[in-house]
Amino acid sequence: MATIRDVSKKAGVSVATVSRVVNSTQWVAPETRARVIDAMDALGYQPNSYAKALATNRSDILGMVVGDLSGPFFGDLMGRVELEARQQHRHVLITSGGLNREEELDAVDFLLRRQVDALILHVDSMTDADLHALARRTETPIVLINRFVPELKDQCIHVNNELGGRKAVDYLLAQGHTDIACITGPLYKSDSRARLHGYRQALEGAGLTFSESMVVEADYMEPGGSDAMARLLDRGYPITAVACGNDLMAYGAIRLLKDRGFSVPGDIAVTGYDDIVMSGYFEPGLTTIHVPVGDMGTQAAQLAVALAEKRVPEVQHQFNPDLIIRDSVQPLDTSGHKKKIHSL
Amino acid sequence: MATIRDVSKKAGVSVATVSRVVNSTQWVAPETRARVIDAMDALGYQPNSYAKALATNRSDILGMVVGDLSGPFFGDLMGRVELEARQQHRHVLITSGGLNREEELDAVDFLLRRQVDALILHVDSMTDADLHALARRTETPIVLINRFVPELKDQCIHVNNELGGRKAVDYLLAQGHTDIACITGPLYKSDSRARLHGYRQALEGAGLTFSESMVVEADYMEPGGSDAMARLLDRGYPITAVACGNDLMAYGAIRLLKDRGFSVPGDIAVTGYDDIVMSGYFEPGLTTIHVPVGDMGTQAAQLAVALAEKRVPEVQHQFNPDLIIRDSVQPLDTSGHKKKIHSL
DNA sequence: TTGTATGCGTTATCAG
DNA sequence: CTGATAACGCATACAA
Repeated sequence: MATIRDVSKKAGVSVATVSRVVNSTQWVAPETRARVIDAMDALGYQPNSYAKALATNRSDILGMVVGDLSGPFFGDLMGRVELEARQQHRHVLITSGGLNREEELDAVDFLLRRQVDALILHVDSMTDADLHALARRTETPIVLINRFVPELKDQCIHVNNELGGRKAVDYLLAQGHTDIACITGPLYKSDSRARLHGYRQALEGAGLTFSESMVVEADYMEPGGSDAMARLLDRGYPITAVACGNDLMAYGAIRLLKDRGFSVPGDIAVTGYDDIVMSGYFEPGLTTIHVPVGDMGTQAAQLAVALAEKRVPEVQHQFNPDLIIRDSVQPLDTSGHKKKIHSL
Repeated sequence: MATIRDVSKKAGVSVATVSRVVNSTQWVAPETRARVIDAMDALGYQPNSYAKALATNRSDILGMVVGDLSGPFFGDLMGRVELEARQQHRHVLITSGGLNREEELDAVDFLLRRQVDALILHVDSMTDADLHALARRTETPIVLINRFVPELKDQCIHVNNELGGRKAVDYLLAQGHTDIACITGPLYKSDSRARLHGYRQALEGAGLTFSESMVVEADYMEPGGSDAMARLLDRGYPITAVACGNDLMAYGAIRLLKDRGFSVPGDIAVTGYDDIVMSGYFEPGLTTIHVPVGDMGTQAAQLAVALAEKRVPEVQHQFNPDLIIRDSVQPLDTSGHKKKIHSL
């Protein structure tokens, strides 16, 4: 490996001059510059990234931790983060946090020890307090994806979950449904609460009363969605539609509904949330809320490098989700021959 | 940030001693060792990774390039690569290659300039010659996933695609089908050719004759699968089953079949290849060939660090795919009232 | 068992 | 516009 010194000798200049032409950080006379460039590609010179990092105290590496790499939409997220990073001549070091708080904390430490220039976090289990503590413990800039922590609001790239919840239920209402149940994610998570709140707002906005008996809490997983749906049915209240906190739970709910002999959307309409790829292939095509994860990834990467360079960032912090209409919702059939679901 | 020098002063020893206890590379007297450790966590000492990398000429970073981060099964792959890397105290720097050769080459260069300890490549478009040239151009160890290049065979983690193709068709044969068509991926790719070869072997193994007129080449994409299916039908030969080169093309084929009024698997059986997550949700559930991408990721990571440490690696190079039976194949109905498909 | 001194390849500060 | 040289923080050969 040729070093900067080799180049300087070959070009008959000092290492400082070589450094200057490499980084174009100062003016260099055209002819010496040319000599240096010739020497560089004669030797196939590549600057040593370790030495550079040591001298400048920055590595051009962004650290990223995500809850679960093999999950359904992290691909989109990371793909876009990486793309943006590359365009800004940065690299991304990836770590999967696993599911629990300890693993997420470990992942963060792992990256911090590595002295990344900035941290992009997509974490579920770390608490707001953890995040807050982390932010004041380290100098490293931190960007939070899909999360809103008030004290760190300038570092958050998040989505309006309340609006998303509302959009789904508004659509159900527009189709004539009024007996609308809700399957939420774990309510200790703020996004679950926000989506539920959107559900309630939509209901009340339509002059209906919100009732605890129509909502059940689950775990964002498919079997959990089935269980929740079963509990809902067993309560015996009439239901013509169910708004689910994410797509996976919607799959579970639909599966159980089919098992019990209901048709979806014929007897009961179901909506999801997230619009993961599978939802377009699911039968029936799932009507759901699309979250622009890709765009959020791009913004997160931009914010991260801006922060790393101590620039004032110009980024979009909040994104709006969109309703994706497919086949799992039908206008309410008011002709009267509707199956009375609580009689099963 | 406390440096090794700060620690040495506080503990009243030399920097060399501190280095020795940090890396446990030599014996240190228990009491001095204790003093050093106390000093370390009194100061919250963290070794500087850049300096360490510069001095040792290794970064403990594995570089990885994948064709498309947001694709369906890269999540599983990367998740496992990252997990294994972390367990071996390595990090992974990820780059997505995009779809064409130039981007893949760029991605590799990007990582090479970074001086990663090893490279894990999951690339489609780079040619065998590119890979071969790359291997002799750089000192950096290279591991190839899902690819077999004879000259680099000890660095390949691949799957037996011929066997996979054979398993799918053997199953179709066992269900009584004999008029079996095949939709392949681009035949310039060796895995497409291998799967096709498996198809042919199975046919001939059953005493049937292979015919060009029953195979059509497509592009591994869903619309391509539809087009290919249409071409196949338009040729007018009788067909009761179709073996597709991947799941996406199977989706496309099934969609077209449904559009033309056929039932799957009632009229025509379809198999896929890859077993991406969606296939379990697809309607009908897709019978397909499962490729153990996760396990391959683990092996690739192990191989990469072994190579980086100049150890003789003990890894499994070839993996066998498995048949996953779901609902898109039915035993051939020989009762005679079968729809004559070429009459449409 | 421990300490000293040098090198790793750059950047950046100061002179010239 | 260019050159000399001191950091940067750690590992390691060589001494003690």
